[in-house]
Amino acid sequence: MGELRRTHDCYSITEESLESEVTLMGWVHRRRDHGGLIFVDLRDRAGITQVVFAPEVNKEAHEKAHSLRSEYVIAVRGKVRRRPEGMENPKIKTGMVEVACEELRILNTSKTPPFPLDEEKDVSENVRLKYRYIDLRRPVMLENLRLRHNVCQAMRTFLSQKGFFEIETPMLTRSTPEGARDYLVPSRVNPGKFYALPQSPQLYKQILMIAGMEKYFQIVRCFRDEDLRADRQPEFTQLDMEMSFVKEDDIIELIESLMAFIFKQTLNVDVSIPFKRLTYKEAMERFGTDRPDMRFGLELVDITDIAARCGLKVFNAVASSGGVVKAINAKEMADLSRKDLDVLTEFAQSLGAKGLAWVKIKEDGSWQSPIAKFFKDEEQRAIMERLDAAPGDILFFGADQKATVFKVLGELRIELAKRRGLIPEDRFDFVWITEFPLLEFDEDEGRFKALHHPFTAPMKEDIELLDSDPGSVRSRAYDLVLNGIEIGGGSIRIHQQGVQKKVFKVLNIPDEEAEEKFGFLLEALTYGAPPHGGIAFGLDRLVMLMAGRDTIRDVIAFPKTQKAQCLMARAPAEVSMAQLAELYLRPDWKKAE
RNA sequence: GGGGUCGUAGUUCAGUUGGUGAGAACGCUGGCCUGUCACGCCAGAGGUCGCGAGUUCGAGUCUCGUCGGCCCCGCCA
Repeated sequence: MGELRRTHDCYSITEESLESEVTLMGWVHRRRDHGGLIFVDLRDRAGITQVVFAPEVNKEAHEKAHSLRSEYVIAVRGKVRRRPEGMENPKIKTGMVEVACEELRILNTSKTPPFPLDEEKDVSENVRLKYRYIDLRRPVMLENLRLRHNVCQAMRTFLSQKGFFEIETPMLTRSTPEGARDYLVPSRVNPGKFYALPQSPQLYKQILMIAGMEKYFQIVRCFRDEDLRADRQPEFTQLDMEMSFVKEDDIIELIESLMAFIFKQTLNVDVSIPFKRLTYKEAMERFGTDRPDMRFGLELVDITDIAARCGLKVFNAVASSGGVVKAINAKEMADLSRKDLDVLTEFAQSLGAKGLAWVKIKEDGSWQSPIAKFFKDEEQRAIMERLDAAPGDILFFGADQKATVFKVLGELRIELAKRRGLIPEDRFDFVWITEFPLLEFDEDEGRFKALHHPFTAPMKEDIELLDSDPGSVRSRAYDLVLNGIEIGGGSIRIHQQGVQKKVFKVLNIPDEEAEEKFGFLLEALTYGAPPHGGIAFGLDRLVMLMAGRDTIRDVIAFPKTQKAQCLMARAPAEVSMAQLAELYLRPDWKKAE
């Protein structure tokens, strides 16, 4: 760089800098070589500034500029001047001015990048991930990471101001039963023993409450060795929080202010608080899911009672065997073609439905449907009234066990909304889901498992049901859902050893195992554990939604592929025998047949 | 573990029922060009059609296997 020192970035060169000498450093975004006159769009993290190389300003710099290529790293010293009349570029912020180069230094050359980074053009993700350092230079990716930084910054500002301590918890911890598969780390000094990377700092943050920290948060990496999705990575980041002496509403209100603060600070968006609230039961009944997208209607309506007395045997059978019949009124969608309906039927079947019954409402209010003949006039009227059906509407029916109907109609609801463009893109619709079941029955294992985690407190009024009817016990858990995606979840925790032991018992975790795995928590609960509760947010998902992206990979600097590999660093990788031996690991592994 | 989809030049893609030397755009290289900003004009280079078998007189195209990207189900307290 010689004696050159950077004085400005490529965003701050404006008319205020006219006539002053500046030094810029950055990458050659594009070169337009006119022979006698050369233009270079110089790009840095902040923006783009046009640099002009003219022989009358500096002959040497002009000559050297012929050799510039895309992504060369250069330093440019020169004077800021107004562009000639009519030559302004209104598309960029610095478009009124340019820098006339008096000295050019090539700080580094570059091979031709493997893909263009100037446009929004879609490049396959494997190439982008292999050359992630180039991908991240693209302004859109840079902005995603900038937003992520700003969101973290807002979280820290807000929580510090509210009296929270940011406290780190261990990355090398112990494997716990329940929950996701752990990533294991062998211990060299303890042959045959393994650490686990944390799935969340759950136990540590509860211990911190018992330790009297009162208000804790951490922006922390978590690990789960499960298959990937667009919104799931094996390592992800969460905003983890815990507070003592609180109830549900304390946490909910705090989080609403936090979200409002984050959105205002980073996007200048006003989100309206308080957020809507739905109980788990209501969410399932009306939307078929515990993470409903509230940006559109198409709600599920129960018609089991009418279905029970109609002439359609499939409906009767479902109604009399404990199942449900529900319907969606797709307003003004009766123009769906036979082919559309076939596709939707296949869609429903792929989710476990046996079929997909539909009814088109004709101009005169009569039914056009393969199942019309099984319904008396009175039954048709009753259904139409309940669904608020009018000519031009089409009704879809789901009849099966509850879980299937919820899933099928819940997904159908989203599919219909997508097809018809009913989902407003620019809205942020939050909703709290409360009163989750504490437990759910695992058919495979033949026992109850915790829906959230085994430290979630049951609702007081349901505690005695723990013995008689565990499946109906509601918990003091709450999830925050944004635009149909779960972005956070938490609960009031159990702070009494007796209750915790009882829950372990219902979960069929033997005393010895509870003692072995969670003994330190059970013991800590006996030394003055305050009532406490908390919540954790998926930072990646939140930023993804705020950035309007479809995958969290776009807001993570170095994400992994669906095979859980890093294409750039090529991880995971084989290790030497010596390394394995040092860890007392046998290298003769084989994939189980 | 399962279903779907994709893989052809550096990139994004086209390539018909299997049939002449595998194409386009952008990018790249060289030349010309003093007001461009997706600069323009001229010329040129660039391919293991992901990989491996098979069918066939003949395979980018068909079959099987395999590797990889993406989407989904299962899984994800």
